[in-house]
Amino acid sequence: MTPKPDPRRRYHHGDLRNALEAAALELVAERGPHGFTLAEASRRAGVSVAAPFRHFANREALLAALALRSFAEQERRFADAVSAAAEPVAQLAAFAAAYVQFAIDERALFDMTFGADIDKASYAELEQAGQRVLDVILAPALRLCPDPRAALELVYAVGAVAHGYAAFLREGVLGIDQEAGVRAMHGAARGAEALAEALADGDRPMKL
Amino acid sequence: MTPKPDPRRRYHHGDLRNALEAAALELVAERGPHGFTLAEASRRAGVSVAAPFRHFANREALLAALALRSFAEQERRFADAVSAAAEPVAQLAAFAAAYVQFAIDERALFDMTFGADIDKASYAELEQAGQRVLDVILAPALRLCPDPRAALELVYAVGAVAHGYAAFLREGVLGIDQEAGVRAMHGAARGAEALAEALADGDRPMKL
DNA sequence: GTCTATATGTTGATAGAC
DNA sequence: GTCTATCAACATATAGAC
Repeated sequence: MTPKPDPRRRYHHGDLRNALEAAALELVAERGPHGFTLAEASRRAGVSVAAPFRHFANREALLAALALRSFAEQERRFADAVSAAAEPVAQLAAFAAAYVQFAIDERALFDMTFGADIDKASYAELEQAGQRVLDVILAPALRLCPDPRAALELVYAVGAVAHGYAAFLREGVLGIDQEAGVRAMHGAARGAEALAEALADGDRPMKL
Repeated sequence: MTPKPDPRRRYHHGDLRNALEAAALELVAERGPHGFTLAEASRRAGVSVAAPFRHFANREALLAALALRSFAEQERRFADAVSAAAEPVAQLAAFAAAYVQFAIDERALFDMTFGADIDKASYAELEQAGQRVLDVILAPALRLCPDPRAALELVYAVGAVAHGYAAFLREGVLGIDQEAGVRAMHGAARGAEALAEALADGDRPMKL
């Protein structure tokens, strides 16, 4: 399908920036969050090791771009999950399941936001993107806990169980087959439900 | 803290193996699970880069030794936590709190068992040590859920929330001050309680 | 925009002296 | 058991040609 790049005209890439990001993701998927190197990504994109510097200031800038992509994808997925359910408890459960599903479907992107030690402070857009993700989950929590602090605690609790399952899955603690993934998704959703019900405010008008 | 190595007699270390492990832990604590290099650890131990190979077959062997240490410490702490409570729900909550506390007190050791990508299959003792840790937590879960499969699912759920809080704490998601640690410990304990109660025997089993 | 070439640094690991 | 010396491999990044 893809013809081997003729070494005499490997330049003229068209969209090297994207090709580099794709190669970097590939690397992270294969070798973990620290398996990425500019040199190897360049090789896979079929360009010299100097080429990337026209598109990214440095190695970290490429990582930051990927992390941004990851947050955007998370926001999209979690918003979908939340809007697919009606009740706040179910919405939080759907988020937890979506979190695990994201870790399964897009392991490399998932790794970008956690394991990769990118200096978040240097990239304000990253913090903002992370905040937008948080806001998506905060909305249903606020319906359960009108007190903003309690709502945030609920989000952390639900997020913790979701992240825990995702991390276990990633590390193979639960097994490495597909069924382990399904179990983890259900476990996270069920755990989120239990936490939401236990931590919810007493005077919710809606019946749980 | 570390006694300054007298350059006149940097050799004759007495216990270089231990000194190297300590230096490696220091590195992991400072730079994360991938910040460890044999070269830098050697430097900090005050020996040449060739010296470690008398004590460890290679870089990974040193990492494995640390991971083993981590599991041993976890087993000790979790066993203490479990035996300090009487009721199974309280025991699981105590475990969750101890898990977060371990991540706080011994961040480097904590990192060894997760982020560090050490090939577990190559070190059978590691798998066994991990199993012993699991057994400690499985005991109270079995009192709540006589069915072994349900008990294991409960352990995973409780472990997930504990690990999630620990990971959030490590990443600074919850804030980086001491109080964030306390909040995380309480959150994990409370979450473990809620999960234990929700998943305990009488309730419907988790659907798979 | 991409290349070649290079500077400069790092690592893991080995050979052989003492 | 530790040293010195050395290796190959690999990294990030820059300069200047095309």
